[in-house]
Amino acid sequence: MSTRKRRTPEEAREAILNAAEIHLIAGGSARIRLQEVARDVGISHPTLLHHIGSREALIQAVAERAFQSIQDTVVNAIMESTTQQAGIAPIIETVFQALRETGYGRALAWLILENAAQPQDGLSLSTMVTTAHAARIAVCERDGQKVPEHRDTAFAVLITTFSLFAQSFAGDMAFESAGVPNEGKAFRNWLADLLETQLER
Amino acid sequence: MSTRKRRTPEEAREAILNAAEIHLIAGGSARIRLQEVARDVGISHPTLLHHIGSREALIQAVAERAFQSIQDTVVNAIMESTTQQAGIAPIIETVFQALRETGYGRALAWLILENAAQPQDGLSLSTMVTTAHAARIAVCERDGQKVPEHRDTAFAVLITTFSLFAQSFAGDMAFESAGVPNEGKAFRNWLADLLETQLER
DNA sequence: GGCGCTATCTACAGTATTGTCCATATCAAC
DNA sequence: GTTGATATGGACAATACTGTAGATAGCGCC
Repeated sequence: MSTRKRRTPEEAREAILNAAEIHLIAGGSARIRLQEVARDVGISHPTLLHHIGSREALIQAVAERAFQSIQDTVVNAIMESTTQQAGIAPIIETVFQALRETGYGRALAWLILENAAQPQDGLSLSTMVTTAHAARIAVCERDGQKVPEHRDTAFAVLITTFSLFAQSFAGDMAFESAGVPNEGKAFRNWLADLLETQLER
Repeated sequence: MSTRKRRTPEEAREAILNAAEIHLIAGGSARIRLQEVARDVGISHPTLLHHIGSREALIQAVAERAFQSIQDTVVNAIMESTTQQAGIAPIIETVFQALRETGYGRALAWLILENAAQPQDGLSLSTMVTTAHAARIAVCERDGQKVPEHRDTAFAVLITTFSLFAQSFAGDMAFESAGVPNEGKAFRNWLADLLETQLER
């Protein structure tokens, strides 16, 4: 047979992690099967093991890469929206899409439940808090208002994180259960308004 | 051997579901092992199968019971706090404890990710929305304010749900990542204040 | 006490999954 | 073209888990 396709270790590793990530998002690390991942890539599972080492190493690698992707994607989304100076709503919308469309919201939920996530993984919320708080202080000083508490900004970031995170994987169910199906985007706009009025106080 | 302990089918089923629920909360339905559950109960796994039928039936039963428990616990928590007329904060605190201490927040997260949850399961948010909206209307009419939109109340219930739900299993990580560890209770009080000022508008 | 029902257990079959061994194919270097 | 390094896969070992079969023991009922 001349149907063997020889890849570089980097190519193979990349393809394997890409395939494994799909399974991670769909069913968590518990449902990652070496044979399935290998089949998706188009290789045999001994070849997968040759490149990755073990199932545990695969899960570790795909989790680490997922954390990095989440952080990169979200930070990038925030950066892009922030430079446009268009308020909170676009930032919220972009971050939500980053969590939802890519499946990284689900992936993060799986990893947190599996205790595979550490506080320094995922999104480092403290940098977001610091950035947001600096912006608030600038606005307040310009308008001559008193400087807000740091903790207040942290809580605003947290309620946003919780809302977007939960909505990214439980949103459809929640909105339907609440009797307001397909109002996800309206909710996010409502959340942005809430934050703006709250943060101005 | 005279060490066999004969149970009624109801006792056995109850004990089995109790043990399985612990595994569900800890690792999701994927990590429910018949042998482990049986060992926890103090029976052999064929005995477990005799009572439950199959692994699939066990997962189905424990999921259904968990949904019912979640609903009962949360509804009960809301009822108890509501009758005391002490504002939103106690309700939020009680519901959060109902999700956190029992592990039902984690269980719900697992089941949602596993697509085992339907909108009519879990908490039926629409009844909460209806109840909350009726209360709001009463307050507004008494004070001569204009009646708030129903959707506004729904969104308030949803942001509360998202925040408490996410905090119940991802809270420790999130608060630490944000640089405000151990401020969960303060956050919930802040959330209650936010809702009260928001709902009065 | 004897009997029937069934909850219970031991042993085992069947299947799925991970990991190993070793031969083979592929490609770069010379 | 030859050679060396290694990516690849088929076959197999080892383990874990679900489900089945048949025997046994506990308990209510007569």
